[in-house]
Amino acid sequence: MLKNLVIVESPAKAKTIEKFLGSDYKVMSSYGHIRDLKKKELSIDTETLEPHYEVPDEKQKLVKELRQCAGQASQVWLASDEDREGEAISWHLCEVLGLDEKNTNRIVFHEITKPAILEAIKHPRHIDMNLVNAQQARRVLDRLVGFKLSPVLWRKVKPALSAGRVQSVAVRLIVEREREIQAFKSEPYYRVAAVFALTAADGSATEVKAELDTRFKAHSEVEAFLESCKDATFRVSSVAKKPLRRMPAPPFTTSTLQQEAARKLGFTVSQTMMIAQRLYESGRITYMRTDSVNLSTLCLAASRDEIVRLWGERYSKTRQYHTHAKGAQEAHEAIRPTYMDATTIDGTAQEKRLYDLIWKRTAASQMADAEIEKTTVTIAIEPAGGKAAAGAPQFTATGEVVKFDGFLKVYRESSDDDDQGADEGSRLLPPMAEGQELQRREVTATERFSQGPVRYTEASLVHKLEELGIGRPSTYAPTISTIQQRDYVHKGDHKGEERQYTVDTLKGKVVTQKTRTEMAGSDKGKLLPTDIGIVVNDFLMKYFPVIMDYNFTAKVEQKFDEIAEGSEKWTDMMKDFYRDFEPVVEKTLNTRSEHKAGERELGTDPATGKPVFVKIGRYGPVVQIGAADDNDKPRFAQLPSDKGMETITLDEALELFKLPRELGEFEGHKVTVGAGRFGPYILHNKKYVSLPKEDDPLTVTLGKAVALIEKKRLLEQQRHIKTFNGDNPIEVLNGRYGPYLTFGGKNYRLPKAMHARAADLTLEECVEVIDAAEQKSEQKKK
DNA sequence: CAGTGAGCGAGCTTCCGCTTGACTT
Repeated sequence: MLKNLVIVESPAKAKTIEKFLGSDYKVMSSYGHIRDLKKKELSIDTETLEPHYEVPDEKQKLVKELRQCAGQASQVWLASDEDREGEAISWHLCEVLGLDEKNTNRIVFHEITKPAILEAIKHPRHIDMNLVNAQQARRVLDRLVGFKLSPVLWRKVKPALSAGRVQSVAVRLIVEREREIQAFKSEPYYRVAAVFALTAADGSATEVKAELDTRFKAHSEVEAFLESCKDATFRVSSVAKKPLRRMPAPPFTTSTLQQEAARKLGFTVSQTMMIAQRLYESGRITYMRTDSVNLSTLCLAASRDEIVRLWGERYSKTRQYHTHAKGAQEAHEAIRPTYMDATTIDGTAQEKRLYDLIWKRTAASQMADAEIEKTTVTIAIEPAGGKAAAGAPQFTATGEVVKFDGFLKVYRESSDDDDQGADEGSRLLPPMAEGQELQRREVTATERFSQGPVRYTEASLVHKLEELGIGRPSTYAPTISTIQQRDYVHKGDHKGEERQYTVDTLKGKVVTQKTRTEMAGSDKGKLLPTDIGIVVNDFLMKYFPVIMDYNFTAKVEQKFDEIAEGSEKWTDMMKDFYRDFEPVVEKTLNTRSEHKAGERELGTDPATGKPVFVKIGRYGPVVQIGAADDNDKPRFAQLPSDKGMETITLDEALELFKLPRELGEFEGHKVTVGAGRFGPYILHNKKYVSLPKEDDPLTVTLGKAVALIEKKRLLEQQRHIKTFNGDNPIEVLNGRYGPYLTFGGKNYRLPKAMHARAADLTLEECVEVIDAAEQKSEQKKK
């Protein structure tokens, strides 16, 4: 007879708890929610706003098992998380399993330790229906927004698009950032740096770098300043030492882990989560989806022991952190190693690196402040035969000395823009005294340009969403991939532009000027909005500004809190919302407009006099000449990936219609030039030949095309070096990178040594190469 | 890395949050 059944959300958690509780308890997992709104329908009564739940197919088997065990148990303990979603999971379990109020207990614990769980069992309570209702409100609201808005987009923009409370705002952030960048006008300015020489106490010569505290706007100011430096005297006017304390960052939450793993290890958001999941399942770390920075007392003690053991008493400082994030639910702990005494672990290279990061961050959070001494030296410029005027520009040199490293011994948090100058401040200054004269070596004025806003990365977008209280730890990674899957946003490289800047240098008594070039504004792996993303965003902003408001989530969260406290009825909130929302949806669906969303007219086609415009077609952005109701059919051309709907010009659009172009005839078949998915090509007698980069498809001649066709034929002939016939023939072929083997639909590279005698290879040799390659890939799998 | 070059006009698409497998590229 089963005495006690405990149900938690995660199987890994179930396994741990079962160990603590002994043989009278069986612990099972619900694997998250067991019941939800129907997948394919709205599943909400639009009159009463009541939801219709169902157990999805993939959960049926599990529910059956749970029901069986619950039926046999004399006591059932519902131990899902203490937040809104957790309470709802418990309630759904009650409903679906038909649990009896009398012998069902709701319990919660904040850390997975034996005493905490035993304590929780001593204080069972009932299901908190207010909290459950707050979850139902959240669920129903999200479904209404998602399932009402998406069909509007199918009709007005393009099929299979989607909109939602979280994803649409995520896209908005990216679209608006891109527009800010477009609108930003970079202003030049001049930064002045100098090198001074001085003699140290021991007689050796050293140098000091210093920067001018004034930045010049005009080049004429630079010229005047450098001129004034020629005969000036440079004198130390003050030396100030200031102690600084630096505190460690709090332990990891999902969002901070994603950011640091991106910055320090180069992981994508979803990579981080997958690796963390494996570490969690193998018992290495605590739960990886959390917004809490709290550490258990167990971890505090273990960290302390470990830090004292490794670095001594002085490095330890026990700290408790508190979560301020908006909407944080604190059902879990921070992400930390399960056992702090495990400084390294077994596993893949990626698992080791992520674990190491988590270990160091956790340890650092329990370590002493770093103590730093910052020295600032100001250097006055005294004109020949005079004194420095008050308020005149002066040079400053800064140096830092770490007096006590504290937590810096293990961990330093990265920031998004520290690719340059990270070590700038950490250099040491030679001793200098007030009034000391320094020898000027070189003064350099470099032209710089003011920096515009920065594009989001996956991780910095997550950070922003968290700041706005939008989305939850379990949805950050899925949201990032949804907006990319829908083609609203893509991770890509933005080509920068070449830019010239001047460098003026004063050396001795001579000023020289040089012009240099650099690439400006290039960006790698950042999130860029697509045309579809921009059009959908503008459309939603126009018709549904309430949903797109950055504060929408915060406002509804406030309502959810009121429901959780019992001061507002959840169905009332839903009715209020739907009463305002539904008519807008209807109105938007029924407004017939002349133009499609995002349509933009570029001008008239000089050849036909018909209008030329861009719009979102069924398969993405297209240029169209002539309207559909015209006598002639309109002509279409897909927008190439390097052109945007907002920026393409009439001339660029007309270019697209110049292909395919007929060149003439060859061997009785037409020769045409077209543009395909992989660039321009020549088509002749159903055979395609790629056009090399140096040939322009708009000007290429028939002669050149024929030459390319013949070259391709020759290559084709030479491609087959040798064939070993059989049931599965092995072929030796000539490829772009030398000879290779093909067998059973797969290709195998030949060792370099065999290249020269590719034509003389025996069947045995080929089989050997294939077997060796197969074995290698087998090993890799393991 | 080993060669590529589409487009019917029916019926489908879609949300956010909990949580892991069991399926193939």
